[in-house]
Amino acid sequence: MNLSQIELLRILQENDFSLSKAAEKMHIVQSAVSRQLQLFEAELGSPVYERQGKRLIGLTSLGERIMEQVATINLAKNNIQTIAADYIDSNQGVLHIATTHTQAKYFLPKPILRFREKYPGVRIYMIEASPEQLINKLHSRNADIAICTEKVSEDIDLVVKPCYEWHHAVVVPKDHPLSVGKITLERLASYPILTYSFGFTGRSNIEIALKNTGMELDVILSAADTDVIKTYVRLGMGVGIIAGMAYDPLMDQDLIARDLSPLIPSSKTKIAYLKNNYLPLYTQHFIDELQVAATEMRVAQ
Amino acid sequence: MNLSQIELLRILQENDFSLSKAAEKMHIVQSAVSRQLQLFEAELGSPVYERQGKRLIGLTSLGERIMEQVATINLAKNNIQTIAADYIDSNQGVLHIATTHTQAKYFLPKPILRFREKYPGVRIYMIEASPEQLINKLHSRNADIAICTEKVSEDIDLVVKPCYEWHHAVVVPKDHPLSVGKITLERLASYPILTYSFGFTGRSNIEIALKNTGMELDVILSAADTDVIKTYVRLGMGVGIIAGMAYDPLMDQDLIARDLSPLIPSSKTKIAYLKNNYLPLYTQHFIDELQVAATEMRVAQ
DNA sequence: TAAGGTTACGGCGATCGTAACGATC
DNA sequence: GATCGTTACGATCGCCGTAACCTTA
Repeated sequence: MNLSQIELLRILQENDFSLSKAAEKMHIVQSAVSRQLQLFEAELGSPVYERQGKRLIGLTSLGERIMEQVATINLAKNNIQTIAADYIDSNQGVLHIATTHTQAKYFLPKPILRFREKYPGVRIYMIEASPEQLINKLHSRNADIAICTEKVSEDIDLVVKPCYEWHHAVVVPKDHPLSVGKITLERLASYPILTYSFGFTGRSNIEIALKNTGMELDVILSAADTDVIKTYVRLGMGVGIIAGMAYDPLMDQDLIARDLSPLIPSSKTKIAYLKNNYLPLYTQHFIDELQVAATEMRVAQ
Repeated sequence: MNLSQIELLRILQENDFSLSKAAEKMHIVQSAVSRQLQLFEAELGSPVYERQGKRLIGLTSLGERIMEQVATINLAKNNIQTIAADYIDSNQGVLHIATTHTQAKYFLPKPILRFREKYPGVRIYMIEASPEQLINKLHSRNADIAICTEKVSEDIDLVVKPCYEWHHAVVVPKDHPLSVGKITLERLASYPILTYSFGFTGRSNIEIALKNTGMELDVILSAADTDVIKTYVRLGMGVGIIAGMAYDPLMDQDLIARDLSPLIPSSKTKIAYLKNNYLPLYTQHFIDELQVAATEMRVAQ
């Protein structure tokens, strides 16, 4: 048994059990991969993969049982490399941030700028995806940390830290009836609604607010992206329900935003990362920076 | 990086950082070990071991940080092998049971005999040691499971399962004054006492019973081993305080045992094993067998 | 000076790449 | 028949062992 065989199992897992794809990823020829797998299975004394003819179609029962150990080994191996690199120069490296559009545009700019000043040697990759995908990115180690509002708390393999709490707001053109007077769910429900897609940026809390009221929102447009919502609000398609911090007093002067805090439960944005994954010092500092920015935002309100 | 280098780090850890001893354990020559370590350190880019001249004297700060990952990898690697072996033939293997003398002699015989009938292909190794050493044996993987009363609950890397609860008893020769009448701590304290060593078989509970009473037991002989205690009780050296189940009605007819359950808090014997360690099916069945035997004992009382 | 560690070098074995073959959609 | 996997074979690279050398209790 050796580490490249263990690595191979991981890569096969992520590439539909295809030996040729795995070979490509490992920068060696198929035949080498084929042989390594045979050697590994021979050493264990039993096949790890279910086969249909010559093709691999899935894990055997044995394979399923060892994949957890395989993942553990790969993670620990990467941790060793990260720890060493971090030890040699904790100012150099890469940081993969997985997050949703709203966070990336309305919350992250300030902490990222500050982080960048402290760590000019760290290359930052922003990965935008749905909350569900974000968690997958963490597990597949395509992302180091995830910043988002939904889903993340359910996963026991993740460390989840609170970041900040926010409220939804309704945005309408300046002359819209909702720009004045008390806002109620009833009033809201009487207009066509534009808001986030299911599973995005606190959408679940909008559902919770409506539940047991007998009312339904007429959501005529769902988007993952606040800017798309604002665009169609500007075109007069309806009223937007967006995250409060996504209203920009300067850029959105043609729109009116009104707080929905009593009507819709507050949402909590969190920072998440893999429990057994070593984070370089700079990543830990980035998390600190996020929490500082969150505190500043709270104070500003 | 490869698995034998990771293995080497573990072996160095367990052999005073001696390259020559490590070479011996790995069945290769020193020079090979020396080179592998150099290659590993070169790959990481920084030394893992502190050196005094040429000799290794300890871990560097980097080394300390990676040893946890090293342990994780070694454990997971062994798990893969164990899982495979178990998958191929779950009736074959070895079982290292670490326990104290009292458990080995007075509790384990029945469950071990039964286990042996079901799994004639499993070789059993009994390792007798002090509770503190038992835990070390688990960590160093010299033992698969430990059965003992003391210490074990404090370690977060261990899974601890309850086994059975028992009481101390006082044993005296037939004609001894303590063989009749109500037994109190005061009466006990008036005789020279023979009992278990500190850290053994519920000794801590004897201490707890005495605490805050102002009394002290005159323990003239401590032993890890119930049989040693009985032997000196027979010679008239004093009264023995032993585990209740260590009195054998047949073999110990010349002695009188009297329950101390109200005077000394009950002791709990537990089964412990490493949290991240895969246990073969037969070991899981052995644990079941232990708990069955424990239940039977409770019923018999 | 004995024991432990490093360096140099030769040989062997492991693993890769090429290539031909076999199987499967 | 194009794609995927296996088998065979030659070449290379990595790793071990021997041995000489260096260093420290």
